[in-house]
Amino acid sequence: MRKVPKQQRSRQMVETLIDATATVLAERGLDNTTTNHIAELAGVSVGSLYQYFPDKDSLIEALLERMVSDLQRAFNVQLQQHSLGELDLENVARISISIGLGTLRANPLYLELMQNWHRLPVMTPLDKLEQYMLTVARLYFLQHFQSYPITDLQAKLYVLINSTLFTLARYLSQSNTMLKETEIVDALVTMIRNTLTP
Amino acid sequence: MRKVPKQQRSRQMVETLIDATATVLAERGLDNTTTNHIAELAGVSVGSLYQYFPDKDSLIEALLERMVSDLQRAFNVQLQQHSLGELDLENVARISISIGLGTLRANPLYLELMQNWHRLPVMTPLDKLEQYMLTVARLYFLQHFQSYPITDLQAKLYVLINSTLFTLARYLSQSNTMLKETEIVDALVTMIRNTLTP
Amino acid sequence: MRKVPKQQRSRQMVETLIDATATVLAERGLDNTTTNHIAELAGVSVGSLYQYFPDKDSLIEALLERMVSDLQRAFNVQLQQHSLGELDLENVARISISIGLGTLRANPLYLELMQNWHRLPVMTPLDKLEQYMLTVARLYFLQHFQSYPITDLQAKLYVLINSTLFTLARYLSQSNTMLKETEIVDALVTMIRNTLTP
Amino acid sequence: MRKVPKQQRSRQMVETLIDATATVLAERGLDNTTTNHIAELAGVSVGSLYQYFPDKDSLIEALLERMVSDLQRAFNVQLQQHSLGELDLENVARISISIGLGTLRANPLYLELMQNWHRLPVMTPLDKLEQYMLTVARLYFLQHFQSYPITDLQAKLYVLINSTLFTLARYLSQSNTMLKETEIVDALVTMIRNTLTP
DNA sequence: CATGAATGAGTATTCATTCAT
DNA sequence: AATGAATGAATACTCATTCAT
Repeated sequence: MRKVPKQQRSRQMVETLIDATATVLAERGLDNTTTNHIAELAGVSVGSLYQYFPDKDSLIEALLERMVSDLQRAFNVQLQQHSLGELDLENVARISISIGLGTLRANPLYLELMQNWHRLPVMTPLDKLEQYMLTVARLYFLQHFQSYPITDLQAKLYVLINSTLFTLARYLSQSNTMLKETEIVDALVTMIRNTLTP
Repeated sequence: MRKVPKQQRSRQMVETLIDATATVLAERGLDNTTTNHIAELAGVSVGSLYQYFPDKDSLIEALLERMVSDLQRAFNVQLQQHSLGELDLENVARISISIGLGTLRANPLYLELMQNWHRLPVMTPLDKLEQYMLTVARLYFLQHFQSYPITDLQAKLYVLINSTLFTLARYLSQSNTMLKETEIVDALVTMIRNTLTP
Repeated sequence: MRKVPKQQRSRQMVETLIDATATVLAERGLDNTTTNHIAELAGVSVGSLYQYFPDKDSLIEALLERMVSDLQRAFNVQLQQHSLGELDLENVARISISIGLGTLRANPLYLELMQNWHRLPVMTPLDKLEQYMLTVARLYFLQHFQSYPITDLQAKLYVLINSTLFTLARYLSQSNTMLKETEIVDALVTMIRNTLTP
Repeated sequence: MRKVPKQQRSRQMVETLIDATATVLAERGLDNTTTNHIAELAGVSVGSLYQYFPDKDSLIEALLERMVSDLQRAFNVQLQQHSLGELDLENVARISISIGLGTLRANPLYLELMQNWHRLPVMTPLDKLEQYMLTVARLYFLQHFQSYPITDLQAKLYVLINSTLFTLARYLSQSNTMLKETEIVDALVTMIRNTLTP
């Protein structure tokens, strides 16, 4: 019965450690997240932590990967619920923003990560998210506007995705804004719609 | 006739220290910027540094203020050269982006600051920049489109300014992009123009 | 008219500086008393301070000397009011303790100094106080008990003076004592009376 | 069979660190006692020091606890050797003072601590010592004078213990006294005896 | 594999004193 | 004489990583 026990235990350990990283990061912020805290919360020794992850950065990298997967899953679920194909651009934008905003707000962790993107060990996760959204968007555009200039689209999506994410992140971290959320969302929706409308 | 010598020396010292802060920050990054390094580069003792600035944060704050002033000056110069009033929205956007891009590229420091905005001691500088641009923009809109919905404008400008700045910052910190600069700029210009066009 | 101006100004400055030292010491405690604070409060430059006092310690020394003079004056006044000669030992003790307690309580400064006696630049002030009290006491004993063994007296007074002062100082710096002040005072009075009674 | 090794090593380390603290404190004084010096003398890294003690104060607190234990042990041994019950008040006082004096003189450290009592992180050790002596004294009085007013006793003992300790501390830190030790001791003994004798 | 004790470079800030002006 | 700008050594505490057990 000792078939995949090591593999499984290993996988299990990795997950536990990433969970712990997420929790510590959300609770204490990137600056106060130490490998010792993570190991402690995970219920293992630091030594073990370093058996599964070569260094602190790789731990965070793993967390990022998982976060991106989660987000993708969330988008997929939501968009299919709304049967993407039948929505117009404005509604797609609105729903996407809603998902993003909801996710960022629900997980303080994600906000913390967004705010620290440039200090993160790797960009790839964010890149992946962009790639994913690019794919989704391309699909959508293929369905709705057969002949959309593709390079143009790539650049626009790059700009819009980053714009939306960072603006939301900044907005959420400002406590004292005079702008209401609906105003921000409306402005973002308008921005996305008007930028992409051929 | 030893007039203003102290005032001058004081001003001089303050400037020297801010310069040093800028250099150290650009060379070593916010995380590795220490007061000792700054003092050393400035050619003074740490003690002196603390005679002019109560703490590290205030040093960075001063630098931020200066950065905002610089940007404002750059904008003013450029926009007057082009006689703002006679430009259409697209060209205003293009010129603004050009200024921003140029400034960020010329001063690695500014990029570093943009990337660390959320860890900076004060938000006010970025807020100030927003305020300034809002004022300029309002003026422009007053001239060109008499009856522009003002709240709408405020939200849109908030979104656009943050979008543009952060997107540029992110773009500049990515070494391996497949997107060319002109594509990004074009996308940004389109975004701004289409979002603001009534 | 420029007769003694320098002498006077000098004296004046010295007094001002000692005053400032006293105030700063009382307000911030010995540990947080800096020469710069003293100079600032005195309204002069640090440089001037160092023209009148070679170092920080000598400033405190001067303050101590003055404190001892003050205490001596207070004792003299009080004891003469009560016409020392007619009091019995118990009342002398009670009055002395009352004076000491009152002085310590009225001047947080004195308490601070008592607590830090061993870190003070010189012992001499406390020694002087002892000498003074010894003289007074000897006088009293000469009047009341013609043939009191003198060496004995010296040692006893040394012990009693230190005992009383330090015990009061410790008592005053303890916030959470279960002993009432009258109990302490009574115990001290008993101690002094019983120790000295031939 | 690697039993208790960690426990032992841990205990060992704690002891070593307290020893080092004692030595550094005795040699350099409280003001110049730094965690780095302590760690260096203990032959470990500062990091290790902070693994066993949360901060500098707790290190000193531990040392105080140990000092109090030592003193209590010394008292117990001595008093039992002399079969406390059979001694009269004078001899109890004399022996107690002898123990205190011997301990203070043998450990320059204790003198340093006595002199700095008010700057110590905790009063509790000194309080504990008082409590202990109070207990011993009460026991003694119960045996010898059945009906001694207890509150009275508490105040008197508070006064006498502090008086004796501080007077001894002061005497020991004065190099240039004209009083011989026997004179001081005799005076203290008289003071204690006469104060407590019903 | 797991442990967790040990490492030690690194950092913001203070303050008595000096000395050029 | 007066100024006050400049000095710089000194100090408590953290944390990613290692490695002997």
